[in-house]
Amino acid sequence: MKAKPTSGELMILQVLWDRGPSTVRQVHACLENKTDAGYTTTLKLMQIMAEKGLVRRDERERAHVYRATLKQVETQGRLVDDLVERAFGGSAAALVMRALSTKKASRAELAEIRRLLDEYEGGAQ
Amino acid sequence: MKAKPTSGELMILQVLWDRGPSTVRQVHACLENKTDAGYTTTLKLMQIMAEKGLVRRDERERAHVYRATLKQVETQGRLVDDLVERAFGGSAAALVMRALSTKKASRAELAEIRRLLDEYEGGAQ
DNA sequence: TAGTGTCAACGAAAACTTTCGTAGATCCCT
DNA sequence: AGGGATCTACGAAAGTTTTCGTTGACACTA
Repeated sequence: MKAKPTSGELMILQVLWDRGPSTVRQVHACLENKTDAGYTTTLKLMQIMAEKGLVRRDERERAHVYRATLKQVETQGRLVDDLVERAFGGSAAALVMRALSTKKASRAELAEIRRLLDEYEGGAQ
Repeated sequence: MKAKPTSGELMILQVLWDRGPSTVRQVHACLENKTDAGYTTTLKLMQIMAEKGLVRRDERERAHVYRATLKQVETQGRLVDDLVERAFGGSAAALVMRALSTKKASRAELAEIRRLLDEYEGGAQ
């Protein structure tokens, strides 16, 4: 299954992950401050996403209810894998180092990252 | 300036970063095992990249010599920033954690990541 | 019941990406 | 000089993504 949402699709998925199952109207309302695309644009995009399998929809009500097929974590994982392949020669560590050196993380986040490192220290070569 | 190369453009940039300034012929030769696109496809792509400013070219020789406008590190940084924004709600740490939990890094890489963490520990909140 | 608003569906257009055939210029070899 | 190889330029086509106008169905309400 297609696992790499486009930019527009990802915006919609974010809303579905945040709010849970939603109608087109609801999704579009959430996006209104981020984009000036019209209602039918959002609708069409969501219809295409349903065809692709990125979302599923419940058609029992007149206003169909959409929900994301994959969890946010899974989609994020695939996007990261894709970027690692395309831009970091397959090295996830290279991406991590780039991300760390570019942006700042909070102390709590740094601690969480350390914890993860500890966890994986044993298994790595 | 446009800073987000497409998939095809990124393949070409990889070659330019690896080899340094190169002709279309050289780039295409390097890509032959990764894609079955013809020579003119690579040429056209590189011409478009020149229009966009992703590469610059030296036209003094008959075979124009192309070089990447941005360093690999800069482009990687922008791609990471973009993904962080689009898929991780702006949290680079979230991306790092996702990357670490998905893929395995070597012991040396983990050590390098720890070193970076130490470095940033002081500055973070 | 007539009018108003909301909805999905459809199709088309615009923008962008990827592909390649063809043409014309230049170079090298004989 | 002639012939073959190589190069850029040009334009067209196909695929994908994003956009939105219009239509017809349905629902609510005055």
